[in-house]
Amino acid sequence: MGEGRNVTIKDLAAELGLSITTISRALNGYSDVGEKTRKRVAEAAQHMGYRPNRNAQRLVTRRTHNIAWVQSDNDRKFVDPHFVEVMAGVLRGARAGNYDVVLTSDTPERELAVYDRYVNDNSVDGFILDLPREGDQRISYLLDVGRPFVVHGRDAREAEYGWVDIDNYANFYNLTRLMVANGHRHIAFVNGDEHFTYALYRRRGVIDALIDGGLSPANLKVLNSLHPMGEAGFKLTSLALADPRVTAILYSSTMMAVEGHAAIVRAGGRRHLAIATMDDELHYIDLSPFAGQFSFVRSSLRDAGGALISELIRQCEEGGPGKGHLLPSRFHVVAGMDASVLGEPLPGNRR
Amino acid sequence: MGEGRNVTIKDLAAELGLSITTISRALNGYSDVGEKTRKRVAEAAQHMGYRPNRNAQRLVTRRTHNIAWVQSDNDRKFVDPHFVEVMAGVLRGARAGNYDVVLTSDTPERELAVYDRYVNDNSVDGFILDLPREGDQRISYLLDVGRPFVVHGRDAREAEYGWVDIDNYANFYNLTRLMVANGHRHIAFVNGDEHFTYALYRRRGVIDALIDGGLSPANLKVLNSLHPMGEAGFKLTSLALADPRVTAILYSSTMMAVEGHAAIVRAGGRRHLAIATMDDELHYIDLSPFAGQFSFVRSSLRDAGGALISELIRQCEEGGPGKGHLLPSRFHVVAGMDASVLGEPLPGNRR
DNA sequence: ATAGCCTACTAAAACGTTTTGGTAAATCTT
DNA sequence: AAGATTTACCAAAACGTTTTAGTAGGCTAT
Repeated sequence: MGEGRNVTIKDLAAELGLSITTISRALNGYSDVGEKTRKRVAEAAQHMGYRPNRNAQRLVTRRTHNIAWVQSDNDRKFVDPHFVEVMAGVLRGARAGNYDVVLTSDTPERELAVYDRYVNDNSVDGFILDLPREGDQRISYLLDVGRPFVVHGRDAREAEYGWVDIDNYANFYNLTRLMVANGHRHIAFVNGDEHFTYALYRRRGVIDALIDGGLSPANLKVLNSLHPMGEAGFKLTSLALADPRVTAILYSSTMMAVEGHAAIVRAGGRRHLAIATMDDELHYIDLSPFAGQFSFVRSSLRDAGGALISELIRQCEEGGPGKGHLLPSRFHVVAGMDASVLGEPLPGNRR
Repeated sequence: MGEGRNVTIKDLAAELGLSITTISRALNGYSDVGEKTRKRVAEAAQHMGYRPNRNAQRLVTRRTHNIAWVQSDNDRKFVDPHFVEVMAGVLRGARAGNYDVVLTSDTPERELAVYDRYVNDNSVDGFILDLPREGDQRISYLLDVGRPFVVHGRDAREAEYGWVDIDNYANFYNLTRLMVANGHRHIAFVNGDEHFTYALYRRRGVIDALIDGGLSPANLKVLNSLHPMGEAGFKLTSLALADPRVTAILYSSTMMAVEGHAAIVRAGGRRHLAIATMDDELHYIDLSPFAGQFSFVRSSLRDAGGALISELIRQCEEGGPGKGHLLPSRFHVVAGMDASVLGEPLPGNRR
């Protein structure tokens, strides 16, 4: 039962007949320690099982090597596979950079208080936020207190902080142009909750593509699901199919598309439907059964997680302002569609 | 830009003309502080925005109010909705008990080293483990170093540590007896990875029920999926259906059952199939479309998460040995089956 | 030979708490 | 009114590091 006191720097100093200063500096690679001494210290530390007390280090250095991820716990949002996928990437990067991730949830009303607590009690160096809204209060707060943070997604203030995002606007613009160019006149769009910027920007992309393609927004039927899970994909697709003119459905999430496909199969009525979706590479959703049936834009949420933690660690260690990182998306077009429209220049990063 | 030094206990002492001892003791509710003084201190702390430096507290008290959850990151395991569901319960309980959860992942080979690091650098008070194997090394290690921990699940050493579990053996014993009593002779069992005790115990329950029901283990076809996600439910069900004698399928996971149902529908061939499954109440899986079609045993993973963190906090604060907590499961039988067999006494907690 | 400069070390302060071992004054006993 | 007890406070040590501001002693350049 490892009950004995931990080995400290003092024990090492006593053992080797050196000062604790020298031990500390030897361990931390300072140049004013002799080569033989450094070796002796390293060896003694090794075989006496010395491990620095992180809390003592944190107290004096004011760096914790912890980052916080606060999830708002409104019963539905937390259990979102997209979140887990990003988290997996974050954790891997955190481990590589010798950081730990402190995960918390609280009710939406108390969420800001949690940030405030972490900011003031010195338990973390920085924050990761996801699913921003336009003018998101968490962003306002963290900009205000001037702590390192990085957002998965962005809002209109994107120049002021670090973020990682894909080009939601352009991706959905292109998917939609593709559909229009292939003759589809009535399109349904199963989107996420447009209170979140990612869904809002996607919708704008879709609308602009319709207009640029000579159609009117009235040709679009938008169906929003407030949560990416559950029966929504099935129900919203059934709703979309209720309009007999609809020949193309655009999905904001793979899960929705997969569930929607079940609705299409079950509806039976065989009109030619074009289906396109965002594919976030959820690790456990296998799209192979739909190979050749969907067009999609693919982007790895796990990579996004890695980019998030890298940017945050960079801010923590180098200081300086946050940077934005636009992650690439790969376009996959089903054989039956004409992709030549995609040769057009992207409409840039309009939102 | 909140760059100014944080308010410390010293600032409060100076402001109020008291010693830091008194401030500390006032804030921590000691009885040797006058009532008026306590009020003054509380008010000053409030409006000067005092927040204790957690790292200073941690250094001196040797309690961190952090608990660690180490996930082995083998690309597939992490992204498991079951995990997220449990985590949601844990986080809620942690917040309520004023604890933070440190989440880490590392490769299976380096997993033990991560525990060792946390044990030795004083960054956490205890650990949560999940998906134990028989003789699990993480359990051996933590028993050895004598740190608080709690396991979601258990192995043969269950008397020696704290855990939270359901009665996997009895639940699957009962589901199977129900099927046998309703005349099913050839049963397929889509189980998880039997390297994990939960799946192992479930299988034992199934086998014993077959024998007690007068059948032979040869009447059972076990199909294992090493991961609860992906296409496995579909494929394994198709495999089960390949044997024309099979009239009942038992699933170890809701997701498998739902995917399997798709396979059954697609196979078309209408033999009468009895389906029973474990339902872990995954928040985003809606079983209502299958109402009346499945029998199931229901148990809340989120509640399990709550029980895990409660038991762990209890260990950390009260000390003393870990306790086991057997969570209830609710049995739901489909109308078309005869449930009278369930009147029999449970076979207890054999494994 | 001596001023200056490296090299290799160190004592002490600091980080912000909690805890130990007090004490002086007020109140209670008798 | 003197001793005992209680109340309300405090100085200093401790937790385990890092950092600051040094200092001896050997070497180099003149």
